[in-house]
Amino acid sequence: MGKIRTPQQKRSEATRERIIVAAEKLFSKKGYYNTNSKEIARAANVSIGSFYSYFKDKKTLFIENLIQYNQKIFTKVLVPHDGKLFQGKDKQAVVSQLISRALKAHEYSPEFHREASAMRYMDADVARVREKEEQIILDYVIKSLRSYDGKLRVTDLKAAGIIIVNAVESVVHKIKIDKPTIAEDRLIKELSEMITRYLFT
Amino acid sequence: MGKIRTPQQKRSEATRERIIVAAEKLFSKKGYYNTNSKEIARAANVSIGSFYSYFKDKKTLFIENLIQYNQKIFTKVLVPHDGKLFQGKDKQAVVSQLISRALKAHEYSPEFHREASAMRYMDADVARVREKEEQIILDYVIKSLRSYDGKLRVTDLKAAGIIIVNAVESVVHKIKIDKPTIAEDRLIKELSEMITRYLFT
DNA sequence: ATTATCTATAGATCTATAGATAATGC
DNA sequence: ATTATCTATAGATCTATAGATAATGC
Repeated sequence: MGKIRTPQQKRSEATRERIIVAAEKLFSKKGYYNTNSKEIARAANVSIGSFYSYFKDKKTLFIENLIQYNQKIFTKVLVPHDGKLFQGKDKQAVVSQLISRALKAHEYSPEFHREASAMRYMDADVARVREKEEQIILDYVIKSLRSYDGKLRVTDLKAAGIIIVNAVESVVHKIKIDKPTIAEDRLIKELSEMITRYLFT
Repeated sequence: MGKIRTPQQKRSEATRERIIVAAEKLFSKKGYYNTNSKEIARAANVSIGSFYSYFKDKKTLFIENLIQYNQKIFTKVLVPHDGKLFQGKDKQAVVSQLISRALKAHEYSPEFHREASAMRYMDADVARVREKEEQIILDYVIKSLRSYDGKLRVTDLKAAGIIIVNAVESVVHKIKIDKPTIAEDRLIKELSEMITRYLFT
């Protein structure tokens, strides 16, 4: 019977990677449910037999895609800024940095982001991966809020963190994925005013 | 060839309706992609042949489900309140009514709402239906904002409308669909403070 | 006579494996 | 010898229709 194999040789590692890359492309372009294993294998220049020797099924592969995607976003959005979500103490700067980080996160691969947004509601395992990721972001935001202690108007920092992360996420999502007809900067301006007035005295 | 039929007799109308009801239940419970036409027919106590004489395919049926769902929400959330989104002139009342309407909309069928949230990212036709619905809500909100003219702190009402509708939607969504561990009233309290501080002087 | 429903099924599609063949590196 | 890859295919599942049978109501 066909157990899942872990690559031992270099070419094998490359094959597995090709499958992952091809899958992410197809999932982004055609959607998870409109993509099948055969198609992924072909796009990766790999036989269907090889596909199933590295991945139990399509879902396992998607989850791996999502985890890798999250890691890349994390690296791209946090690491270049010293591992900090905000820098400086100016209250305007904090809010604008929070928003620009979110915009940056969406720019990496809006199509995969869109598909992941859908999958999170369609599969409990995907939901869990996403939840974990969101918790990490939330912890960063709450920790950052604490450093503004005296200047804050809000007191329930945990609830406040959730509210602002959600507000930012949803507006950035709208801009990058729904592509509304209204100009991006008008939305960003209002979003940042809403958050500033809410958080600070 | 099998053209789609429009019911002429009463029993036929009932059959078509049974299919719609069965489909909504299955889509809500198992998800769109994990439900097939055979299953829907069986749950509706109808043969597969009848299914295809009333619906071109599964997607057409889902779209019909979604349109009916939107209408029900609309009836349930707006009609009982005189067709107005807000009543009274108190600024606190406006915000709390906006939020309670959104909560009510999600309570009708959180499971179908969840599935529709996913489908909106997976299918362009579903996205269009949803967009239209959102535009209607947005127009209501913007119109309502105008009636508070002198008291408003915001000036770009269109952008402001989008921002607050999004903020409310996303937090209510989180509460009703993601079911976070934090208490609902803490989130509602912060959400309503954020919007109040943003909108009013 | 018209409308509605059902049965039976062709054919498309997709998953997942067994077993054969080929490449790698000790 | 071990690891990797490929071919071929069984069998599950799903869509969509043709054509037969049944119910309705003029």
